Amino acid sequence: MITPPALSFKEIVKKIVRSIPSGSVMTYSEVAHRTGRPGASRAVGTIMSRNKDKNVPCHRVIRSDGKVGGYNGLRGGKSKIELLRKEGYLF
DNA sequence: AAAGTGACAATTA
DNA sequence: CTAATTGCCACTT
Repeated sequence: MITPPALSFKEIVKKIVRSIPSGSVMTYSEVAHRTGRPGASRAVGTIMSRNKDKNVPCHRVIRSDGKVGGYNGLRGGKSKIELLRKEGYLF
């Protein structure tokens, strides 16, 4: 049997965020719980900020306060709010 | 390896 | 209601 690839925290986070369907959002805290590190909500944000994988719709990850949080695509792009609204998520 | 960083969260004022 | 503070965790350098 093959050895299970020990996915790092960030690898799991990317996997989770990638699985977020369009029109839905997940909070950083929720993602952290899913990764097995509840309370690591901050670490999730840190990873996203340094994440270069476009396969991960990081704009679908918002704060538990209901706010969108930050986004690296602000540069010449639009805010997460615009993207989420396009996907059908109303605040 | 150690210190610094930050796209968060909860509490207090 | 908003602003400021503290605690937390993993990543980057």
